[in-house]
Amino acid sequence: MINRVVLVGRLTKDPELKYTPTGVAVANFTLAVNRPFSSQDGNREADFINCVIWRKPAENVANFLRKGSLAGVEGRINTRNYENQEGRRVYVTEVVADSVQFLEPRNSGGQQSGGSSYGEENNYNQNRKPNNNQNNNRQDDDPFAGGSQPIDISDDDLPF
Amino acid sequence: MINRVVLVGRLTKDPELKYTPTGVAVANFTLAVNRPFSSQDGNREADFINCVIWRKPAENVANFLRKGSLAGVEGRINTRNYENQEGRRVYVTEVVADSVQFLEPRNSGGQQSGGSSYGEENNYNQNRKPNNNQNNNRQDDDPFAGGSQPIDISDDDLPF
Amino acid sequence: MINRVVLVGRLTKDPELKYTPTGVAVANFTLAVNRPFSSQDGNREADFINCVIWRKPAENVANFLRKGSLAGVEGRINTRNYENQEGRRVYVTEVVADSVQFLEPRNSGGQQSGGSSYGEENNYNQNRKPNNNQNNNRQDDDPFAGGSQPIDISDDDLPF
Amino acid sequence: MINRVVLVGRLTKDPELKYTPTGVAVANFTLAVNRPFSSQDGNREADFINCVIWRKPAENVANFLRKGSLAGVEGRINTRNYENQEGRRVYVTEVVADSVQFLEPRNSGGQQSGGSSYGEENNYNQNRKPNNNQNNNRQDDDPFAGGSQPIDISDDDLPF
DNA sequence: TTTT
DNA sequence: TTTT
Repeated sequence: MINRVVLVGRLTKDPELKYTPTGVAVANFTLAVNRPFSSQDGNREADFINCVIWRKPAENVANFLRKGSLAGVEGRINTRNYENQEGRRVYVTEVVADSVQFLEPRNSGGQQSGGSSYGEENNYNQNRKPNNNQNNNRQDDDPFAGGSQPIDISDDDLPF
Repeated sequence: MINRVVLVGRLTKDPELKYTPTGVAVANFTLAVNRPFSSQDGNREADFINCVIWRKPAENVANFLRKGSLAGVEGRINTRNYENQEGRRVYVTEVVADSVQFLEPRNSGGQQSGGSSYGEENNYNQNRKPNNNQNNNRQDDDPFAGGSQPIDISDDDLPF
Repeated sequence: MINRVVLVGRLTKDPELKYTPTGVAVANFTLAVNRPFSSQDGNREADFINCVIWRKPAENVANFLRKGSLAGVEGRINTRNYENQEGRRVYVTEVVADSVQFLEPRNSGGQQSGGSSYGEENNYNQNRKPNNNQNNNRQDDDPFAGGSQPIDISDDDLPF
Repeated sequence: MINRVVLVGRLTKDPELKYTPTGVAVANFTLAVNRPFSSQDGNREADFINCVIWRKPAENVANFLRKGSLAGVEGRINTRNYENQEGRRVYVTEVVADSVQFLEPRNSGGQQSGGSSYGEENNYNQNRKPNNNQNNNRQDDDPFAGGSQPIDISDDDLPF
């Protein structure tokens, strides 16, 4: 039983960070991955793949990725289903990421034109927990501090 | 832009083989991939991943895999959407396989109890094209002929 | 920075289990992965890929895999180099496995004809530590106990 | 039998492009992939993974990648061996790429300081064939023409 | 023989 | 130094 996914693509929107009632961080984002071939009508298309990441790396994703950011994802395909408000069963297929790689140099990536993506009217970190982590894990507070290489925001620590 | 998936799991049902109006074979099947961890209520769960494969390998899948067969899949995640009969947009995420590996020795795999899966009342190959292929491609007519190793039913030939 | 490998193949020999001076288990094995195409002289060939796995899963590999066993590996490519006895630098490329999947039903896999592979004259577990694990990890003592599905012998616990 | 590799890293040197006696292009390059963890002595290390790519994409690699370029690779692990001049058998493990992704915006990637990497005194394309391709394949002559997304320089065409 |  |  093997279930392994590797993706490189761009975020279609700023990631959404939430916390479970017990305080576990979870971030959702969608990766647009351009197809390497054209459709019969001749234009290039993309797959839009929903991704989820938990715990500390979720906070890193929310802090360092924006709409348009180029990112790499390693994870597995997760399927689940639930009953919606009309009593209909909805089937969901998404990628649960183990780690996310930020593949752009700082101040370079994505659509941040006008800087609006970083504006305080932004809602991507609405219910953010105060960032009082003592940082004894693999990630730096500022993953850009260490040089100009892409950043590994993976994290296997259990912060809760 | 990278989009790569590798799965090993078991078919939840016999594969479904169809042909497009222009005669292109396409097979659909769902792979159950057991998760390597248990849910909070303590039982092992699985992901049920819809897969599609086209052309000659689709016919091989229909011929050599059954409900319960252990199979390996290499492919990419494909997303698409369509409007259903109620006018609602339905979003689909599935794996488009480049190749499928049959990971069981002949006469060993899956649920073939009573042999019913191979019975002629079976509908898995209902609208089969006559198998008049001259077979100058990488797959043997009988992939089991060559020994007892797992069978590669991948195919990059363009039969149409 | 992404480095991900997925392999399914057969062990060319019984795995070799060793322990570091500090008592950490490490198993080495080679996976023969048949190529999906033939060479110009018409015969099928294989890649022989050296794999390493650490800690508890190393012991599981030594216990449950044999020459000829069909196994799945997830891991990363590791490169290292050392100076050999003639003072020459030797470059090594191998796969460090995060997890290994046993893809054969019990009593079915590999070449165990004559049962010799399990005999006490075997040397695959020569310097085995006594198996006094209290087993509070994800793997059962008997991974076959749970049914007939392939076994996940991955392990993220830190046993030391 | 599955053998799948996905890498994202930086070229340690300009790629080397050669042609076989029958005129088939082949490029070699090494990818440095930084490890997501530190060694016991506290510094970050990398794996240096030798890669090979054939035919048209080999020419694209030679044209668009340089020392320091960030690239994604999909492929398989290949093992081979040969006898060296001292009559000793040498074992080689490398990645044969199906496709390579250029992950940097134009005029941004790698070490091209002084533009010297593109200078005509460069030797990375010494025995280049004249680039008289009629280009009816998936790649544009100028992969940068189509916008600012990463470039897929994969190619399954058989140019010979 | 290594990249940022 | 290779598996089925």
